[in-house]
Amino acid sequence: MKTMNKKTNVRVRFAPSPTGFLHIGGLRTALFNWLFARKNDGDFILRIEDTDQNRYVKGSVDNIVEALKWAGLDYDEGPDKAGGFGPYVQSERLKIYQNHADELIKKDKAYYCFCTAERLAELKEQQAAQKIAPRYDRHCRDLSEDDIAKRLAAKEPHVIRLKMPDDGIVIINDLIRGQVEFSYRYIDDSVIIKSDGFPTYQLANVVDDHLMKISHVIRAEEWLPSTPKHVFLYQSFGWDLPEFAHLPLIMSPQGGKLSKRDGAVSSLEYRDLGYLAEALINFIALLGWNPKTEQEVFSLNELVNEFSLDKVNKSGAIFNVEKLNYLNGKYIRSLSLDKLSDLCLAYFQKASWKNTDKEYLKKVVSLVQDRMVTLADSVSLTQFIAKPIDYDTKILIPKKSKEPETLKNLKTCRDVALGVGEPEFTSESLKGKFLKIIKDKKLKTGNLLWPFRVALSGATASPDVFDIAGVLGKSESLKRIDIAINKLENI
RNA sequence: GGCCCUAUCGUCUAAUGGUUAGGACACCACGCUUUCAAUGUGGUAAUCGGGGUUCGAUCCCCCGUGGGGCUACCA
Repeated sequence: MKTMNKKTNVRVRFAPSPTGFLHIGGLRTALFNWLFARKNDGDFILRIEDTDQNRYVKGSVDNIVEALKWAGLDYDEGPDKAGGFGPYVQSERLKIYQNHADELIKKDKAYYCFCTAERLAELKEQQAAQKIAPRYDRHCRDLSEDDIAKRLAAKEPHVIRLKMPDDGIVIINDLIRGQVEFSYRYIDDSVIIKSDGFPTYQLANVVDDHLMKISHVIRAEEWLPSTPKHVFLYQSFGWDLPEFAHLPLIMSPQGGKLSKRDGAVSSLEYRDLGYLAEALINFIALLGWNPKTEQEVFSLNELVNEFSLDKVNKSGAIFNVEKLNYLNGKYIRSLSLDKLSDLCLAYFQKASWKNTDKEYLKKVVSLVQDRMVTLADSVSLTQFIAKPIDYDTKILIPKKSKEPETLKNLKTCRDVALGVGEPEFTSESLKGKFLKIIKDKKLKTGNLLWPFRVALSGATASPDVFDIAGVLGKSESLKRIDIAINKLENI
């Protein structure tokens, strides 16, 4: 695979760390990067930032890859897709970071620090007591070369820290926020190489973005405060800066960054709950971005066509599941019965339905397509089909009717049902027969159909009663009518 | 505490130096209807506060306030 499709120099990346599942916030960041890449005929790269040994969670990478695949966000280069700038997993690039850290030391932009964890903790405590900003006191910033050489030779544990300027300002031109100014004097001498030899995010991210020729760094707003460090690194290496775009955060309904405490925030969990990738993508795209038109429903392709960073908002957006529910229902209603039934099959199997024959499931699903919010609803809304639900006898009687009339009407229902042959026991023909009886006998529609519905569904709210009867079939329908009659007679 | 970002209906958002401040979700009402949905129509609901600039600020500036992020040998 050479660079056959490459038409521009736009290269963006999604760089998650494998510390768990891909959450909604990460998916949104990935989406915006992907949209930007596709819109501009650029490359979208997946890079795994596993520089923290302690937080590594096994299976994370698989989860991330699977979630991106489900969402339809394909990447051009990544851990499992070579592209000439690999490897795409940071733990496989350790030597690169170490060399770059050495270069910074030679250039006097970084220094060895031998401070112990204990001293650092103590320092932090003192600073907290004095109510001053917690930061490194630069204790090792000016050690003599002899001293350093000696301690290094003695294999004394150490880290490498950034030698940040004492003063001056950095101006960041953010594509979403405009100019943002920071004073160097407030910025800490961050660790860039840990004592275990691994780099921190600050170093690895910048080095890789440069080496992988990333043109636009599109990431969440939480990274804005550390951008001055990144700028300092680019400048120290003598590299050109990429463009920066800091996305607004997605927040929980309680306020604050969306977190695990807010229920399902794993992207794949939404899939399992029965949300369609198209709906989820559509929804999160609208969280922080909008096309400046009144269009609300977008396919992935339409999003690509409409997307641009200058239409991205600056303020955070609350993740409100109600609108997602609305969109998901809308997408479900737009699906063909055939396709929808295929998608629902797994849910019926999981619920151990006896009959999962495709044609049968299509009939069952058709009953509830208009009321489904998630795919899982196909099962929960049709429980009563699989097995009769016990109900309070009283609900058989319509509000404007009495017990004797209801009993009489149920018997009428039975007679009508009995008179329909097995093969023509369909929603359509039943409807014709029932409406005719109602007309002939001058019955009140509701008073006949209400108990019929309750008898078949066990509930006062249900899909169309004739559709239910059609799915249930003649014998099961009659069985349920008899149960209802029996209940009323023994009230 | 320090640094930074941010501010239009409950929520997601549109718009403008002069507008009846628009749309969507949610909510309410009505229509359709055998119920519930779906669907259609209508409705309730917002420019955080105080100063400026201006003939006029929701819009521009400043100060507050609210919300959020960062402040690790986490990313």
